[in-house]
Amino acid sequence: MLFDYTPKLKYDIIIMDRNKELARMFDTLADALEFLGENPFKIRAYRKVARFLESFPEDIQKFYEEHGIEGLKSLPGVGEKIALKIEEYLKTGTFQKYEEVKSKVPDGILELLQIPGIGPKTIKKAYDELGVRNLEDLERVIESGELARLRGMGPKKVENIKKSIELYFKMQDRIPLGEIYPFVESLRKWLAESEYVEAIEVCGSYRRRKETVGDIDILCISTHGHKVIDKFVNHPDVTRVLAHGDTKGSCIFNDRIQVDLRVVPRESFGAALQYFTGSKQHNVHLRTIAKQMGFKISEYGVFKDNVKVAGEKEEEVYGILGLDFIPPELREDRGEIEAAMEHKLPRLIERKDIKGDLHVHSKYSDGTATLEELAQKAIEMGYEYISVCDHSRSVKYAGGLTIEKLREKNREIERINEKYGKKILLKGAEVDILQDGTLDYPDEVLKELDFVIAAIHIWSKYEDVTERIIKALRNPYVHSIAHPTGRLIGKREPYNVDIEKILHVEKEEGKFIEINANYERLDLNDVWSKRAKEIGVKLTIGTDAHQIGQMWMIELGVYVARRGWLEKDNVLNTLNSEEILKILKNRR
DNA sequence: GCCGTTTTCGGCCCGACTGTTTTCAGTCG
Repeated sequence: MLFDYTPKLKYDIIIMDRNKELARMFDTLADALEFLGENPFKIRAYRKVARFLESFPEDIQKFYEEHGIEGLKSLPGVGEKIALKIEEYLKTGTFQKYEEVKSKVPDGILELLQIPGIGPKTIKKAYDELGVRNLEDLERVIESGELARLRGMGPKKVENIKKSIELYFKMQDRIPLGEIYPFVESLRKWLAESEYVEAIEVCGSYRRRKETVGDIDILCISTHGHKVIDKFVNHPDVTRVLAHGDTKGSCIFNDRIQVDLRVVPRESFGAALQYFTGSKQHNVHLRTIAKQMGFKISEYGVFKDNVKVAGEKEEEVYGILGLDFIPPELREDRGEIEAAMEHKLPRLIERKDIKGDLHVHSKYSDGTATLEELAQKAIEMGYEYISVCDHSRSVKYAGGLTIEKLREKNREIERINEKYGKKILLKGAEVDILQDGTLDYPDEVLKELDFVIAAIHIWSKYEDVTERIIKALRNPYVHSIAHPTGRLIGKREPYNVDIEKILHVEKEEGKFIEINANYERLDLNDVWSKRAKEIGVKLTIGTDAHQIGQMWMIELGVYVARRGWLEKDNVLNTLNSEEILKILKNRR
């Protein structure tokens, strides 16, 4: 096994977020209409607004209260009809069209539509001709052979549908980027060993550094496509081959992750790279613009009057349309195309800009590394400093430090810094925000620290923690807030917290907010990070590493920052040791 | 259902692979 996989039970999550719930309703509406055979462009319009809502950082309810129905109509992809539907939802909790269409399609059918490999046409046929209304029915007609006898069906198709169903239950969730990273890098190397591969690049959401990936797209240059694809489908971890052609192969690895490999000639590599990196929304937008300008973009190049005018380099694809090169992390159709047109893209922060890790645990609390080991790791990684933020005294389960223990640790930090002749370790703490919003150490103790990051670790399910966090931010000794929403990707929803409100208090108090770079957290996420930048709040990036071996995840934090349009100046720990210490001191 | 530097109507990205076909439909990304 290249990575561990524990099957997860399907469960319904409580959706507190109106934007997400509304997005889900539009998606369901689109699914249902697809089944009913409605105009595909109308369906696309619903999906488009669903994608928009998912990444819209403002609460749609508040937006509506402030800007009214005209405001809604100004949003991309929202016209008269959809604006009315949103308004109706905000007032009543649902909208008529949704209820009406949903009532025409059995819930079991809606679930079947989620299974990749079985589309609306097939499901409709099975429904009309065999009365299939849910998964159970479908499995029954597969076994009885009835499905295979339908026109257009056959034994192979049915076999594939059967396998798709099996796989659907194994591949429920997207995989966190940080979890799949080592696997993808090893696969990339393994493929690159082939004498027929001239160049190779991983594309898709992986290249865009999205927080989770659904599948992996790999692109390579070769003049012997079938040889490369042959090698690929014969990888020892392949458990199912979905496609095996001359330019495209598609496999499931370890019954868990789909990997698609495409082979293109050198002269098309840039265009293919652009195309397979996506996102879908970005590409549709880009192609629409190209078309208006008289170009046609495909994965083979950019064409004008059937003459190829660009394609070998990705930069050319954007360049020929008059756009600046758009870094993959920005390609979500969140305004990057317009910005590239006006030459106003941000100059994104890079990994090398990071001068230190601001959130690392040591053996003093629940980490495994000694302070000496952390200091050495800092040097190995080229850092100027690491802020050692162990837990505070109330967090008993994580070995929270008593005041005496904290002071003992501070003395050891001083000894180590003296030995290295510089402040390589900062005296830090991840201080708990208690139930009443006060902090877990008194001010006179916090005063002795270089960097204080406050965090919530204990909360009750329906509690709104916003005021607790705001109270903590008002404390003059707090610098930043750790993992501000508390979400764990795919495992735990955020706690009930109003980040927009918190960001405004942050701005007022001149405080910072964390991008926690742990692969399960990535918290703040990209969308909120972008919002922080807009409001004018700087961010701190920390790995929350509990072992030395987790400190590489700072990369993941940088990816979130890049996806959030952040520049070097938006992140505190791009400053050198002297600058950062001065600022941390002055913020009190 | 949205949208406008061709447009308030008529477009809406484009191609590979598979399985069933004998010229194409379905699905995916």
